[in-house]
Amino acid sequence: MHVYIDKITNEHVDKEITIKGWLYNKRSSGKIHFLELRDGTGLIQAIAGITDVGEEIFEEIKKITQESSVIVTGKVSKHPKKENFYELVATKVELVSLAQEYPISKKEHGPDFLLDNRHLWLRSKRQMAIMRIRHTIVKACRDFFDNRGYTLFDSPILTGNACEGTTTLFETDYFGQPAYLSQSGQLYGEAGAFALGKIYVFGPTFRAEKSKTRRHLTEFWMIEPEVAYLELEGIMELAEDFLSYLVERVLDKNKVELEIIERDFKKLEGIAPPFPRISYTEAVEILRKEGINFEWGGDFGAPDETIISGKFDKPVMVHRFPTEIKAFYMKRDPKNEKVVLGVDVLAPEGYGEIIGGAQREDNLDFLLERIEEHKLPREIFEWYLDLRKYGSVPHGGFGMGLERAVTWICGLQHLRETIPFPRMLQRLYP
RNA sequence: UCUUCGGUAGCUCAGUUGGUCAGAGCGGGUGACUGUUAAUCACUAGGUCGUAGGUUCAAAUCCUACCCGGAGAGCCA
Repeated sequence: MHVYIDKITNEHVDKEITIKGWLYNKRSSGKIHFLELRDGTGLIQAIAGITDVGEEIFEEIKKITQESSVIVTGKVSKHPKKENFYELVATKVELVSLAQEYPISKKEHGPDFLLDNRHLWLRSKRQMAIMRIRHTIVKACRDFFDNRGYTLFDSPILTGNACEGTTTLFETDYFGQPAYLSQSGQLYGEAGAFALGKIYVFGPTFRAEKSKTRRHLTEFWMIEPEVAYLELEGIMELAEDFLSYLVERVLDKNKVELEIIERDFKKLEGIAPPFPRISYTEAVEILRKEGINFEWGGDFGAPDETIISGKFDKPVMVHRFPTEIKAFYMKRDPKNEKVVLGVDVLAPEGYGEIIGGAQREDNLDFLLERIEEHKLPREIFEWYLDLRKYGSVPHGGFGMGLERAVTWICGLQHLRETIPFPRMLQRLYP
């Protein structure tokens, strides 16, 4: 009977089962082989003693290389040394395909080599754990919004306009006219919110910035809720509820994986609303108290963000940024024209910005003014301006970089480990 | 684009003031071992020292240029 490793329970003890998978590692000791098997759901050690399998099979096992695909049948027993661990006393070992010399050894490798072999690196314990946590987070993102009555609203990936006009986009040819890969689904999301009330966009986004840091990918996934009649306070409440929910779900589903990647999950256990809220101006004061000569009006660099977020053990929400440094669509604060009703959420432990959000400019004339200030071509925004002509309402939302959230929750050093095949400045392979 | 660090065996790296400096561990191969957990032990095969010039009696080592990569800045999620 074929059983997946993670489904083995006490009920299987002393019963014969079959595992279909790959040889993860092998240790031999004269007349006994220890075969560490993986099948995608977990790892189990099979024992093949010469007296159990016979001399012929025993000799065959000697030849099986790391990552060869195998089907192993045997009787389930409890591990003699470890509690809650099962073993398989093998009776039959069938070789499906003998693997050639496997490039990834048990010792350490450099990042470049591992990324060249990403298609194989994904088979390692650590990478499998990260992929499972990523999956939990993606599922939690969807569940969070689905449970609150949001509608999934897919924005186009090919667009004719450079959305925010700030970042560099990937250009492609669209039947003779230039088209760009989407850098954000937000503007389309606003149209969705005016139709469906509460929506979220969840898809890949593309940025052709020549960013060579461990916080950047050229292709990454972003989840962007957009809500009609939601103002800045509500956006911040939504963001803190959302992030708390993601953390809670990972703590609930992935304790084993967090242990594999050696995440100190005590640092995650306190993540719950309310999150601290500080204004941009207050953040500048924090920097100045630290002796940094920071002028009001500038944007925070990564080291600045680390200092600010270091003051809190929860994500901190920095709101009301200077108008000049933020995108054209952000609504100016009616009480202070110099700032916009935007918010950045900075993750703890120096992980930086994981969410950027704002209340949107809902007044047609003000929006036109801002488009002019930013020297953006009005024509391509006509449809967007229509939203302000036909029943405009206060509204807003935010975008969360999925990989940045995974990086923070997993406590990783590199964003590139959080996506199956990372796309970076120097990496399009594999 | 700028700053900075690096490129030596399949992989991770060591290599001192230029002179037995072509090395180790892992992985591969051969052998030993019935409770191993990156198993261990013995033996063994692997290299145009990123590329091209230059200095020198002598270059992995010093100089110049170039190529490739990492980290960071800017920009952002």
